[in-house]
Amino acid sequence: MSTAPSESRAESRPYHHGDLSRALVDAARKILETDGPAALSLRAVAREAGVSPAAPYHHFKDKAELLEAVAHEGWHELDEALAKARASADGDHGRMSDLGVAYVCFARDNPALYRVMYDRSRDKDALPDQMKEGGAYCQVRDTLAEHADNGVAEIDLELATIAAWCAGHGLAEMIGFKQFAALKTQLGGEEAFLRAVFEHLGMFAKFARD
Amino acid sequence: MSTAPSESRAESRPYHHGDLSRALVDAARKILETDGPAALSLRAVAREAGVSPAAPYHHFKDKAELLEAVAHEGWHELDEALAKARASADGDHGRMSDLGVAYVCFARDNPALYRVMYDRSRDKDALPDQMKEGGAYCQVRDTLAEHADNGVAEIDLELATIAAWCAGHGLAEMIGFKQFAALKTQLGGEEAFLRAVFEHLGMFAKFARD
DNA sequence: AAGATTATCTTGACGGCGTTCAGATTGGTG
DNA sequence: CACCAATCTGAACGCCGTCAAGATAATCTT
Repeated sequence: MSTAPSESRAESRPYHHGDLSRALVDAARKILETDGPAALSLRAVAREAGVSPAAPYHHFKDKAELLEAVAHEGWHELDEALAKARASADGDHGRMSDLGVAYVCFARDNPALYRVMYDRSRDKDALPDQMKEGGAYCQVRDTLAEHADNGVAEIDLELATIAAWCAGHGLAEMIGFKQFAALKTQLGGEEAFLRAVFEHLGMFAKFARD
Repeated sequence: MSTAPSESRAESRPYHHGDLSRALVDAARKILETDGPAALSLRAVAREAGVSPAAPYHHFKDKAELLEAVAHEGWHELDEALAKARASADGDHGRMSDLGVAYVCFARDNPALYRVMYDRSRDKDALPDQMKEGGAYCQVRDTLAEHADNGVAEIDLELATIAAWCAGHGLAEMIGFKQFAALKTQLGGEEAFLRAVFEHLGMFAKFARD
């Protein structure tokens, strides 16, 4: 009576609610953006989606599985951000540092989402599955390969990709630290700071090689 | 009566329990090692220490403050590990990679503790205070300075230290990932893998510089 | 030495959490 | 239309962080 169930809801609308899984993921992301990871309880997500606390259990085995879905979306969007950065690189054939900057900026702009993404990875002791297809990891490797066009050993490419990924992730987690504020302004902004750090990785690598 | 309060307990033994703050931190670390970060509840810590759930509140303002104390200890031990690695470097005057390996190995051997350490840092958006005195951060910077003995700009040293720290942290968080297992055995062990990744940072840095 | 003071710890309670289960409701199928 | 399976609700369990009130014990004052 009072509730009109014939709301034109996208396409599938499989049952009562109309794609509740989708709504739950959206609600989770909204809470993440608004109130941060600490406020992301399963009950709060259900509340935000307008269902009872037990409803999510018909779509996700537990809280971890919902977060997994959120993280999956995050990785997908990171892939897109990197692809865009690679396509519109301001250099000749896609500067490596543009990828790094895009990666860190994604983490800076979506801190809570990025945290969920990595927390899930750590709990599984594994990189996300996407990386084995055409995901972010492969994009980094391919860009590295483009630069070193005159033949690089497979293993060197793999190790360099891992190295780049570690540097990017490390910087992504620390970009917001207060201690770097002075250095950022001194270098003329956050992006300049990022590029500078990436470029100074070589100094460490050189000394690590003795 | 039944409880003998005159147990010779170290030195201070200020009140009823005898340095409960200390016992709480120890209990927290024991739980961390045994059952991981997910099991680290304030009530469990109190249980482990043999006191009521409310007792910790007379020594720590809340759970976060207890974790802060645990993290503080962790940073201190990391400092010591790095200092030891720096002192007993197998190279001429302290190889840079020995520091990196020591850092990552500390994280690998104390995964739960390392996670608490960094989670606390992220919540404060700041590196731990120790780093400003003679802590791990300064050790990395000093070692870098030793290698580049013929005068390096202050800012380059700072940026290289940050770069090294990011790489170390990134690798520390990923060292356990399953995807790297094959590569590790192929390179002859985990330590060789670590050194190889560190050395390949230069490849990324070179391309980042264009 | 005795009383007052202060720090420490316990008990009990509150609301929120993740999760489960029995039962109500509803969409799809024969 | 009757049935079935999928979906959702309501209530409950045990755990959590935290707080307030009271008991207990060490320290301080005199």
